[in-house]
Formats: sequence, structure tokens, C-alpha cells
Amino acid sequence: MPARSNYWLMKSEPAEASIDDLARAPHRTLPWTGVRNYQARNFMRDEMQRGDGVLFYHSSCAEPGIAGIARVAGGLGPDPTQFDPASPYHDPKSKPEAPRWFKVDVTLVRKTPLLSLSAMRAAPELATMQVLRRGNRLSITPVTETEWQAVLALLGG
DNA sequence: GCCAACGTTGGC
DNA sequence: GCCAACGTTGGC
Repeated sequence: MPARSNYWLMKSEPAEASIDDLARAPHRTLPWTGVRNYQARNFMRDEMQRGDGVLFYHSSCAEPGIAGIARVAGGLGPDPTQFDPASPYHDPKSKPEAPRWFKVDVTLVRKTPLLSLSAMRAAPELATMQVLRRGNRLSITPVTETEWQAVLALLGG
């Protein structure tokens, strides 16, 4: 069994939650709600731990790429939006006694200059990153220690 | 707006 | 359990 990853890349549409939204949030922390994919959910529910490093990635926008460094602040629990009929993430099939969807809390460490998707693709040392794989759609992907260090180096430490 | 890729759903 | 249809993601 492979070792648990200590590093993650998490996609967010900036129109929904940008790096600046995270910077302005109380305690620079936001709950990562709205994940409706089982694989991504399992990462949050089963593998993520407080203190894990997070690459905060802007997707579905004019300039996709890594916009900052964050960290998992804990807060593992049921995603409350699944029970909210007014939420776009409402899941009528989910019951409070058996929640389907989970969230963690994410805290900003620092905003960085954008490491654009094109720059990521141009960096051979990042070629293994799951987010760069053809057809990848997972909103949360594990990042290796080597990839993490390579991203930090590209961001200028 | 297009479209490739992939996940989910539901009929059988 | 198979698999076609459909919906979503996300870069371009």
C-alpha cells in the first residue's frame, strides 16, 4: 500500500472561491465544500490530514494555474451544503445520519505569483503531476514530495 | 461555443 | 454486470 500523500492540489474556480477570497476569509480559512466526486471525496475523508500542503489551483478561468500555497487546517466533517435545499450542491439523496459528502478546511499560507498551466506544462520536472494528465478532471489530486518541491522552486522558494 | 475525456445513471 | 446515453469538467 502506497504511503499517504502529504501534499495535494485542489482546484477552485476563482469565480466561486479565488485565492483572494481565501486571503480575505476569517482566519484566511474556508471550508472546502461542494466536492461531488467520490474519488475526491475519499481523499478528503480518508487521507487528508491537518497540516498537509495544498497547491491552490484556479480552474475554468482566463488564466488557469497555481495561485497560492495553502494548508489543510482540519475541519473534516460532513459537507453541510448537501443538506441545504437552497444550495446548488444540495443532494436530496443524502441523509444527515449517513452523509455522502465531506469537506475539510483550508487555510492560506501565501498567495504566489501565478504559475500558469502553460508554465506548468513547460516544466519537465512537473510532467508527472496528475493535474497535467490528459483528460484529468479530478478536483483534488495527490502531489508527490518531489513535485511539491519543484513547484516551490518554480515559484521562487 | 467547441469538444475530448470521463463519471454517473438506468434499462436490460 | 453491461453499456449506451447523458451530464460535467475544463482547456482552448
